[in-house]
Amino acid sequence: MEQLSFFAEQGQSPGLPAELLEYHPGLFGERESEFLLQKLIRESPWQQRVVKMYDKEVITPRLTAWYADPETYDYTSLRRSKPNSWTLELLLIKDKVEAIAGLKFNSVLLNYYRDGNDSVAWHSDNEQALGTHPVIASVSFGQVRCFDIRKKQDHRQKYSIKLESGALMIMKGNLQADWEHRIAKSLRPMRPRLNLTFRVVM
DNA sequence: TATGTGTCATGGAA
DNA sequence: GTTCCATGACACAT
Repeated sequence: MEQLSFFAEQGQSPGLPAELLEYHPGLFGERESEFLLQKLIRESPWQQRVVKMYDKEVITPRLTAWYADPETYDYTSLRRSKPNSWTLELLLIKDKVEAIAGLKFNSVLLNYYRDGNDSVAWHSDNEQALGTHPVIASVSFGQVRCFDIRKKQDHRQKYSIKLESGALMIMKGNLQADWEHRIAKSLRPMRPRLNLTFRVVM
């Protein structure tokens, strides 16, 4: 598969520590992925968050929706509004992801990248409520986008992973502590992409 | 963590 | 072979 050049042989990139990232393409089939993409886009309670950057207020270039178990989260530390209740589709996806990841998640953040102009800038998932070395499972539906990672201490250490529709990526180890990641904007025409990041929130 | 701007490297076109 | 310009990668300021 052409998009797997990064993980050409064993499903892992040369040079990228395997203990930071797992990539599982095809967890969901093409049809199923397309169906879930459309349904989730249509039925999720999307929000577009506003962040303060210095003296300006800027709207984030993507839409989000946040779901979690009702009791087990601390949403104030995640600076999010009260989470939504799990839907049937999300629970089915969660089950499948948990079977591969080998642990149970209690929340999911959906990110909706409407086109190539939607993005996330370099950051780490550093929230206190996630712990220092969280395992975060990321499911992609729709448009293939590049997931870039770079080492905080040395930006020359940099990798790019093409996330396919239906693929599962698991971030773990020191990835959040020592690395940053992003989804860059693209001038190429881009269809919608949906990203589901399953987390364990204390 | 968003965006605009300036600098520099690259590569194809002229 | 040389020049020009579009594109993209960064760094940095805000």
